[in-house]
Amino acid sequence: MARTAPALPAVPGTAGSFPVTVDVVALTVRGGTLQALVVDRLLEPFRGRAALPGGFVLPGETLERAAERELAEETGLTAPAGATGVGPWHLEQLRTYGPLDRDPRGPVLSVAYLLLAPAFGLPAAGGDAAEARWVTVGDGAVHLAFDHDRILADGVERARAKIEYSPLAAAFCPAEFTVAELRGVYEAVWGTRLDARNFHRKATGTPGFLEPTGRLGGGGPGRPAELYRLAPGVDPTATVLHPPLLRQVSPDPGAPSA
Amino acid sequence: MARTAPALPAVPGTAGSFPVTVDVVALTVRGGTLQALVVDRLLEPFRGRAALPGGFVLPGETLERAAERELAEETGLTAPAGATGVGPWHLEQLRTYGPLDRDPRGPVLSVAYLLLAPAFGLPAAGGDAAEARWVTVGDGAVHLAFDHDRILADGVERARAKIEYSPLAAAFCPAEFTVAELRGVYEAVWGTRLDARNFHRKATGTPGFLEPTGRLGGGGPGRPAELYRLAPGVDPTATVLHPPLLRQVSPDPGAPSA
DNA sequence: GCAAAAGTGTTTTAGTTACACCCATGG
DNA sequence: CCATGGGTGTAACTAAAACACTTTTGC
Repeated sequence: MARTAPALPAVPGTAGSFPVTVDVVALTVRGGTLQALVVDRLLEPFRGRAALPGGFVLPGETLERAAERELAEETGLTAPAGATGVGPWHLEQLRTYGPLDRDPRGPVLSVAYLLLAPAFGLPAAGGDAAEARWVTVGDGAVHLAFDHDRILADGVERARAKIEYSPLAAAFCPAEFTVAELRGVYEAVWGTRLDARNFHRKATGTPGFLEPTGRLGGGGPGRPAELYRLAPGVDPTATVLHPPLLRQVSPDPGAPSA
Repeated sequence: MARTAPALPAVPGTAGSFPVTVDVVALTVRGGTLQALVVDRLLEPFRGRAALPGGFVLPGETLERAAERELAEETGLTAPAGATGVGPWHLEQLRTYGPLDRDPRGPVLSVAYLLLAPAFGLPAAGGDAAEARWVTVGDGAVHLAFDHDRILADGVERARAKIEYSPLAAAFCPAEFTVAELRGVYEAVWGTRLDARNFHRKATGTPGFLEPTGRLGGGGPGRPAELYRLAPGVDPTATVLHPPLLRQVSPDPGAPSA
């Protein structure tokens, strides 16, 4: 709803006050590629253009709460029931942009958030946005409103860096997943190909990362894979993988690149 | 000047607008320890308490510009003449805090910045602050106003992480420095002891990090050390050290800890 | 000469890469 | 029984940690 709000330009009321928005870089992995959630704007400015979901922060709410609210309003995405911050839904602050030269209406501050989530069912449009949809990252086809191209690039770069030394790649997976699924996340986010056998050893051998459930999954061809979940009590922000899962550049010319 | 500004509490004017401040975590290395710059507040709230330098963002200025202005006003610290962002002065955005439950006057957003700088001459007080001074990080003696303890901790953690894979440790050194000075920075920031010989090899052998000046420095005892500068054209934010200078924990019981 | 710090060489150890090989399932 | 993917073993390679040793200064 919020994108209707302030009558810009200029500083409303007191000096030192600014309109503040939140924008969300929501990433997921679908079909082997990294995808970002965008909405089509129904209002000026940039009416009809794609943009990151977001909107003005309301009085009395935290920034994180505002990010979740705008995401839910504009795309229908909500945190899964048991999400205690550990599982398949990770929201963290990215950085703050503005207030100058980013909104034609005047100085606006935007606090960007980064969401890593599994490929949920297709989101529903609502609020100030029509047709929320996933777009593939890095194919050059997206040109977003405001400075959202840059915010998206920053979010993607953050995700690429973070899965290297934190267990956050699991945030792209459902609660229980196979090692191959997890490897697919790394390959999609980094745009590289990883050796399945070495990856398996590294991922399962890293303390504080994966915990076997004992059950098997996968109905495809080949031997069924064991199901894992994130190790219990893992704070994905604080835990550090030792040694890190380094990006290994393989001589695969067909691998998708950034 | 700015900390006088808005008549809080409540939302001034339009919904979606908030008073916005910048706060600066300014770190340096002096006497073998990591130190942070704090000021004593002259005004309520938290009058007389130590706090990070900072204040309200003014209309028409960028966040970074506001951070530099408040730093100069309250502490006298300014970027050195030739600082193109490469050398001994690195300012980057840390994260944004608020707007709830952090200022007794009401909801205020604070965008924190992190400054890494060499041990400049002692700063001069001014503006809304009396007696700017350096305090040692991690000795538990500092209890700052607002949520500045947490902001300081976040800044220190960012600095510790960043010098591992970026050339930013050089931001703590003068334009030309010895390998031992650089090692002293790592030891102070990480609170560990590093093997001087292995560190020398790693630092000088890392491509895109150090460049020898050909001249010698240091008048102390022992063999004079070669002077180095940062490799030319280095963007400290973008450059990645490969391999990273990992924190090596040595069994030195006398090493200072965080 | 002696202490102290700079800088180099070498051994040991650990982690990564590449790949051979076996396992378990569907068709 | 064959294709397909899951998972283990292992040798070659590479980087890091530990430390002996030489260099160059001040006193």
